[in-house]
Amino acid sequence: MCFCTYIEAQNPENAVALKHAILVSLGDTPMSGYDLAKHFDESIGFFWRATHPQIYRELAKLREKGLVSAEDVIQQGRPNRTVYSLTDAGRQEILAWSRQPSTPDSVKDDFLVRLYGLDHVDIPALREDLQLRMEGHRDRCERFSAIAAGIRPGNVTELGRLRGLEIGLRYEREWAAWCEETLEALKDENLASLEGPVVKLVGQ
Amino acid sequence: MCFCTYIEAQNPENAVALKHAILVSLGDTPMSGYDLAKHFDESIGFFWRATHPQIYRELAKLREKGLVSAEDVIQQGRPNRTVYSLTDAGRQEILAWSRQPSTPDSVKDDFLVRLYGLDHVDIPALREDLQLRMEGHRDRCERFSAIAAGIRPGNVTELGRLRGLEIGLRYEREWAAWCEETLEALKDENLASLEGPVVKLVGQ
DNA sequence: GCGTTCATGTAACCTGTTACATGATTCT
DNA sequence: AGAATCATGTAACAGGTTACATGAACGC
Repeated sequence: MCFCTYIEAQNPENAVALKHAILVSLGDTPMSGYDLAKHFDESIGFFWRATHPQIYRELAKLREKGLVSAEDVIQQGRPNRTVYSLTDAGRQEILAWSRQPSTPDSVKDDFLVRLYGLDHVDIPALREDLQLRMEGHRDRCERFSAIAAGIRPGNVTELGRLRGLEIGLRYEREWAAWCEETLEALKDENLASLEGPVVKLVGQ
Repeated sequence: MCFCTYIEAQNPENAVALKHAILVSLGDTPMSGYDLAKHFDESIGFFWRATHPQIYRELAKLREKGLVSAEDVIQQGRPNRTVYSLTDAGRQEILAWSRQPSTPDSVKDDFLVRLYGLDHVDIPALREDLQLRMEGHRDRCERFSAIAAGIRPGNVTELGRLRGLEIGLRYEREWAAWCEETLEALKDENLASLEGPVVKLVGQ
């Protein structure tokens, strides 16, 4: 069973998208490392996830290269913040990067690996996991629907984000439906009609 | 615009799925490193991609831990092969892993980062890229459809792989449709009705 | 008083990618 | 003769995760 998938032609300069995800985020508004980390948990994180040590490390590099500038903001009461802004060189870098072909998403799904090896795994445990996954997809599906329903894009940025939301919604919707179908397919009574090393019913 | 997404609760022991993807693959049939690398380009690669240096490195570790055993096969004419087989300890390891909750797919999409920063990027270049992407999704969609149409699962393994194929198909179908819609939305005449720093038409 | 949030980072480690290396065989 | 494929790896580096560290302020 061959699923022959992606042709990957990766260019080292264009594959490094964390850099660009940060630059693009700073294009909205200047932010501190902490703000960026939150931002990566909330909005842009649907497209590219990153943790805070990664972000601090990358910001230091971007600063050295002059793609972002840093300014210390003294605050009374709370600790000072270092706020990073996109420079003109940074804007040029985004533009140059956007002209390179994008690299297709490299799939890594734990759950699907289990499914691939279905007759070596614990099927009841898999069903529980599948149930949780389905609930997660349904939640996000509803959340995305609700947000998308309220948006009429007024400018280019909003249009881009709405399209992003739209693919997120489609993705979650299909996954939720697939989880439901798969839960049905993995019911004991449906597995009983198959031969296989894990499911062996006596007197059947 | 907050898309609040995944809660990631990663357990270091369960997150390492390359190991398990290899074990599961060897559960089908013993294979050499080279065979595995091809296998990761073809079938299981839809769920988990890996390159050959990764595979050789991982095989060495699995061998040390006794989860796989290795046998040298002397061939006349061509170079010898080292064929790896799943051991009982390896089978136990798969089972234990399958009882841990799976970790959700961590999204990394270059293209969507560009879309997120739409008013900072080169839109004509993005459209070209989108066109290529659409064609890729359509190709895979047709290929998956054709394969799936011919399968009536006779055992547990085949059922698992068919369900995997099914989510792959849904994924490609939605992406292809979304690309088409997005190409339409990004046409100059549709962008002209929006305000925004990139699209500025005189006399409009 | 205690936990949480704000805020910034470092260190160690693991994972993944790219390039290099070798040498035989089979196909054109 | 030259290119592609079989087959196995290594080395260097880049990217990503986890745990550790610090300290102030705010709410309960």
